[in-house]
Amino acid sequence: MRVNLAARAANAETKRARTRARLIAAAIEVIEARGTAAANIEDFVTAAGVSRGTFYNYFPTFDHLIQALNRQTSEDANQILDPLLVGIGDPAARLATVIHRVMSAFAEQPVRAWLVLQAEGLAGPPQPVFQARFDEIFSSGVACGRFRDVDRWAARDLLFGAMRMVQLEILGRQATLERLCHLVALILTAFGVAPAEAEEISRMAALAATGEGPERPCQT
Amino acid sequence: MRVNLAARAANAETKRARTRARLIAAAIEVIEARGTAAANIEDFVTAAGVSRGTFYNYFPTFDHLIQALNRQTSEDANQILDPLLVGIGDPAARLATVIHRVMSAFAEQPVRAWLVLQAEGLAGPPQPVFQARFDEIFSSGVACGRFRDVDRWAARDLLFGAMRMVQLEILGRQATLERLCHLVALILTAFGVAPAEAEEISRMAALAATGEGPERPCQT
Amino acid sequence: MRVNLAARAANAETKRARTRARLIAAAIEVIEARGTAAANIEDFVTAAGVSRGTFYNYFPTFDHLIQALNRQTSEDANQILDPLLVGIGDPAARLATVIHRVMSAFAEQPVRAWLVLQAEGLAGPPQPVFQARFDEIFSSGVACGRFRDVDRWAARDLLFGAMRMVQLEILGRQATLERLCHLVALILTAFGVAPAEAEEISRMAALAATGEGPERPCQT
Amino acid sequence: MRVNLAARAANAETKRARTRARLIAAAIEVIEARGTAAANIEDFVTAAGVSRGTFYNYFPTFDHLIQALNRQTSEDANQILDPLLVGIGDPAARLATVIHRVMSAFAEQPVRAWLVLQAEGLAGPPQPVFQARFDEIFSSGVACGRFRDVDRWAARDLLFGAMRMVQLEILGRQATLERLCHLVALILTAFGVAPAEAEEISRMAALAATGEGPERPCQT
DNA sequence: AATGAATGAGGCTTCATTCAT
DNA sequence: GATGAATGAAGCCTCATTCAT
Repeated sequence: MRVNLAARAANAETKRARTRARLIAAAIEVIEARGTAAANIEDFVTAAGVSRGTFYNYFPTFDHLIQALNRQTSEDANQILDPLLVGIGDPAARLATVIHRVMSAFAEQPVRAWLVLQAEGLAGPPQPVFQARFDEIFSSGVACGRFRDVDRWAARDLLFGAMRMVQLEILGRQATLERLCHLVALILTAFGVAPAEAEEISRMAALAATGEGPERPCQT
Repeated sequence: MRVNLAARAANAETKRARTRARLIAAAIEVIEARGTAAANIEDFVTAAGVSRGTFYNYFPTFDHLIQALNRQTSEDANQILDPLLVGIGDPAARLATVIHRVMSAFAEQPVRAWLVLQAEGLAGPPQPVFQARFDEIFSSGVACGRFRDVDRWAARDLLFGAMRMVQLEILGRQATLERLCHLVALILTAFGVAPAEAEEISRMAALAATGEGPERPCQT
Repeated sequence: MRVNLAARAANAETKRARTRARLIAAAIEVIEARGTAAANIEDFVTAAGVSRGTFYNYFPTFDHLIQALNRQTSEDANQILDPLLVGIGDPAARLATVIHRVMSAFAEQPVRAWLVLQAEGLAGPPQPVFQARFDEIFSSGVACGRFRDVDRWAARDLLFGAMRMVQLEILGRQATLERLCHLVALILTAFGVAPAEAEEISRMAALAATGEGPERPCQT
Repeated sequence: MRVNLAARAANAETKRARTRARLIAAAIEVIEARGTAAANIEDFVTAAGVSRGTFYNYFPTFDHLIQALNRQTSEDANQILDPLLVGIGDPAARLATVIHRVMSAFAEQPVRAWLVLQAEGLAGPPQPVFQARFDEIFSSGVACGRFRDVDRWAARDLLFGAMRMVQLEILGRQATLERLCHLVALILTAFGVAPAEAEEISRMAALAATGEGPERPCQT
């Protein structure tokens, strides 16, 4: 009986965590699928398959969900970057590949701008997990002389700002791969890569990231 | 009697323009004084001293006011650029000055960053005024060999994306002048200016734009 | 505990149905008591004793309530037809009785005429219940040679058009039983009944439907 | 000078009448073109090319316009019937031709149902000018033994009700000439014409009314 | 007479949150 | 813990009517 109690408690804990995760995942899905205008509790709980009341067992207010969303989306975005870098040594190529890959598969970003605005009046600051990720690529690039040792925040603004513009253009059906290649090359140039080489790397990375080139290393 | 008709029409038009301006000014005041949470029609019309119905004589929906606000603040910001650029011939310096001035205007009035993001979901480009100005400066830079002849769309994405990121950081109170200087230098570098010179130009432009340096030309 | 779940669900459903019925009943009462000018959500929820928000838990828009009202009153009127038709075999007499009864129901509650016209602009046929009943009576009449085998659409237009005119006249307080008797006779004539017999049948049906004649069968 | 004053007064009077007529015509046009949902003063005065304030110089309230509309639409509808009857002797053919003609060109009726509802709470009764028109055809038909001497109100309800149903079906794209022919035949049958002949007359009238048959008399 | 800016009552709808079961 | 009906404050928008010019 003792054991049962402990097991039951653990079980309950697991279930709680799962429901909570379901709510967060549902919120992200709803916003990405139908835009921030659909960001309301009704749609979230429907998508999560729980009742309205249950929501408040996990998040005392709507704003608490926003904060959790903030954390979750940052972590999710970070996760998908790992496999891409396997087998790519040149930091410039690593960065270009990541950008192209993110651009071609990562439509999640609009949520984040909205989250920033929502979280504006809230307590905790948005969590920049991307900073660490790109710092790492930068650092290795700087270490081997591939990149100039520029300010990390400025670099991040340049990169994510450009990415955001492309996302908006994707939504407006105005984005082309050609344009994206030029843009990535511009970024690499800003970081110290010679213009011609930057264009070349960007083109190769585009092929690799969209799965059409032979350069892509084996992945699971 | 004939004259009266024309005079009356002109009078009415003047009155219309004044009321419209009052509404826009009131909206900006309210948002800046009490935050974006107070951005509702009720508070705007109260601040403007007109009735609720009057609002709809000037803006068919709330979003139309947002667009008007966006246009107004863009134009206001654009107005102050001209005197600033007097005496600056180098396109790189001109561009840097423009970016710094616009960004510091946003930093002074965070509501503008909010407006840009609000207008994002609406039709039309977010800041057509700046886009035209940028195109002009960039073209002259290319013509005199100051900038590389890169794809215009990519160039715009790089610039406006970076500016948007700074706007978001302004909302999050994370923007600093130091960081902005580095960012502008990165952009200039991407466009073909040598890194060291880009940093120097950016710094001078920051001083000029924020009114602290001796380089600033005479203003009224 | 398991049982509780089912019981609770049933309980909730019962409660939902009751509140919905309360809202519909309240709407009818309000309109009949204070006229169509009082047909607004505020007055309905007040009369129903629920909050404004509750209304929208049951009807997504005002028009949905109108449709529900329309259906409800149609079904109510339809309900009382069955006992009235007991013992009437002649399809011509059955049809005449139905028309007279429905019309007198509208005369008793003018709001129903208003509802039909409100629902006119909405999707779906105005009175599907009656249409089905008419089709059934008409078909049996054709089968036994009582009615000519005319185009069903034309027959429906003739009948429902005439009924609608009477509804409009009810609104204008110009409808009389005399006139209605003639109209029903005209319809029967169009369907193949001899004029003199049609008048006779219509008169008998009017008596039966308005409860003044000895022909009316026993009711609970 | 005396004469001038009188002429000027007459002139003003004429102008007044013209403006008033313009407002009424504009109201009808707007409602017919965009439905009763667009029935508001703003749209009326815009269509009439006058100012809001002018409206109130001619109609003290909105309801006064409704009454004027009621009168005007009745008269207009009556006007267009005259030329159609020239050269047609048989009352049954006259009636059938009128119905077919009205059905194929007369989309004005929806306004009238709305007018009845609007005028519901007003003083004056709606003016049935159609009554006289159809009484005339009926009377001649009855006089020559073509029609049975049925109640005029019932006849009118049958006719205009059926017409209204067809109009609704026209709006719903469900109306066909075939169906309309059957319907007109039903009406004639109700009025005493033998079924087979009624069908024949209806078919001929349809051809005449839609301008495709040789039976149509010369018209301007 | 004509104008059109201003009015404000009146209506519809949303949605985060509460609470009895 | 879960449920979902109920809540009501808050917001947007319409439009007949008034009135100073």
